[in-house]
Amino acid sequence: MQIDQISRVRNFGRSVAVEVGALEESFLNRGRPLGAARVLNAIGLGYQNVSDLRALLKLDTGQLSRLLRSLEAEGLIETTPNEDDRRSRQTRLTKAGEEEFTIYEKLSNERAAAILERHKNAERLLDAMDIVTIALSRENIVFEEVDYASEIATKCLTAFAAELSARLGVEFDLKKSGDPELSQMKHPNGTFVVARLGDMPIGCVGVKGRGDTLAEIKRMWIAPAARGLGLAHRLMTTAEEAARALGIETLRLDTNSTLVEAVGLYRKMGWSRIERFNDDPYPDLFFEKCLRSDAEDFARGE
Amino acid sequence: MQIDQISRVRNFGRSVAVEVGALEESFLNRGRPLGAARVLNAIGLGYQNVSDLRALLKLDTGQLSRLLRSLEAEGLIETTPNEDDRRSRQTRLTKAGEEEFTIYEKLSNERAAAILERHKNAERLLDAMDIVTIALSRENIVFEEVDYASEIATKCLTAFAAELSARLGVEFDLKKSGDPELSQMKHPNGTFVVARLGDMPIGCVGVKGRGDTLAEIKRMWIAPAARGLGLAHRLMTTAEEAARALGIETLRLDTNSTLVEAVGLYRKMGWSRIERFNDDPYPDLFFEKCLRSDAEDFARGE
DNA sequence: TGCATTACCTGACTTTAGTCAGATAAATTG
DNA sequence: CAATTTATCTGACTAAAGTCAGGTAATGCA
Repeated sequence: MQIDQISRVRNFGRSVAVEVGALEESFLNRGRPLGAARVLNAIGLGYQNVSDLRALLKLDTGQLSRLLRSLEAEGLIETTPNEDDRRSRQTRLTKAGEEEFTIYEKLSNERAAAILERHKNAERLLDAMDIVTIALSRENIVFEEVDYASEIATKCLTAFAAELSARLGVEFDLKKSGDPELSQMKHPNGTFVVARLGDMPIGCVGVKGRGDTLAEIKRMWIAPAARGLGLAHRLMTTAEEAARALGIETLRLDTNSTLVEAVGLYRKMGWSRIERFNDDPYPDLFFEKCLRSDAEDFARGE
Repeated sequence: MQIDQISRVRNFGRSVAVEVGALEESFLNRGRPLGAARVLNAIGLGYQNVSDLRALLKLDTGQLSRLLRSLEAEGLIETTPNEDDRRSRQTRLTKAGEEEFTIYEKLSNERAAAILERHKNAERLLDAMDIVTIALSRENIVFEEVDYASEIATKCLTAFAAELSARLGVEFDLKKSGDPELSQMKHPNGTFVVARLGDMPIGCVGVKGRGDTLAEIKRMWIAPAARGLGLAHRLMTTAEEAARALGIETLRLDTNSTLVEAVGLYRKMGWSRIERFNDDPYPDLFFEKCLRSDAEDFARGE
């Protein structure tokens, strides 16, 4: 590791530490210790089980308990035993708590907006931030099946279409490119897998089936900021496993030779090139993979 | 400001806050409160005046004094009155202090290295970090005259040459391109100005003179990560002021039309295009600016 | 059913962090 | 040279953070 690279990371750390500190300071101005503010914030963000809060904020049981008591005394939260297990407890913001939470959110948003306002071409800064965000917390990326019409799926698909349009130099229309009846990417016919970091879309892939043992991989996309981390491999693996669970034995896909990263991945994961199997205008390369063979053993590598 | 952009900044903030916290936690494991560790670190980095320490760490005088006392009691630092002004005091690491400082440095470096090791193509991540670093702390960028042969100048010139080579598609040789006798970019003939963030090179520009009222601008460069922030304008302004202070009345420069950003800047800052005034192989555009005219008033805009 | 475990709470504590009003000694100013 | 300012220190605080040993009620298990 070059000394120079390390100093770049450390310079980075210093500069963001200042920002983090400034945000915390702004939180302090509401007359409440930082610990309590953090707890209130976490509850507002949906961490309502006391044990979840403890895990998230890494607090001692005694300390968290006292912070909850102080927020209760302020009338900002209410605590009730959990229905399922009456030993554990849930917290909920009161109306006053909601308001206070909103103020903290506003402070956070204002700080973020202030950073952006200082920059004419914020898009460049935001892209850089995305790269760092994803790199630093990539172990928190989750791969999961979601509804093809869900919000996160739509975000992915929109970005996918925009990028494909730019790459192919034409307006790419999801509808035109054999856009599936929604049901074909839903259980039991098929599925749709996204990778996300919190609510940030990282990538997606669809398995489009018709209820038999043959299905098609569609809409494979990784966010530009997330490339080079080997996520496409994990995404595809998730999709293949989901397909197998649906009883699918053969997967096919079409792609375009301009998507060089994708084509390279398919080959590496044990897909074999086959003859054109549709007459869509965009694709010019076609692959197949048998889920029952040992073929995917080869792909474990990456 | 789009909600989506703000949430990108906030996601970024969350992910780096985790890293910052982890680093601080690693510091805590040396059995010393974070405040004392920070002070020790700052002293090791060269902040040896008590007043500098106080300004840097934003500590109350009483608190800093106590932290210094505790480090002294540990035998890690020594404090002596300042020679010039015996009211103020200077601290210095003892041998034991040096060792302890080194351990903290090692911890910091290890954390940074750990981040990099997780990434195959770290250069992309580092570039992103640089963009963020510079954007977040751009008010700390200093513009100053340095020796043309200093370390920071050399860093800038190396990067400049590498980039020009890539842009022009040929090996760019600083020596060939009318490289000045060193004395021509030194007082009293000329000067060399760099922009830096700490020890990170951000940009440079040289004023190459021969002792009369005519001089030439050379080696104008802004680090890729620092572009789009209007720094070139400030760099050029600094250079022009330095030139004026040297008694120079007319500045000339040559450039290449592939450097579109630079050419745009010169025009905006009131430079006028003139005839070729040398036969160097690289440049194909030539500009001049009179420092005595009101021309530069125009340039205040940006 | 009784004993262990779990999830949380309380009380009693220590350690850090942070504040503020003098005190002291050196430098500056009129 | 006396008065003021400056840079730092000390003592006496308060507040916040963090630790730990019980205690209580709900749950799980033999």
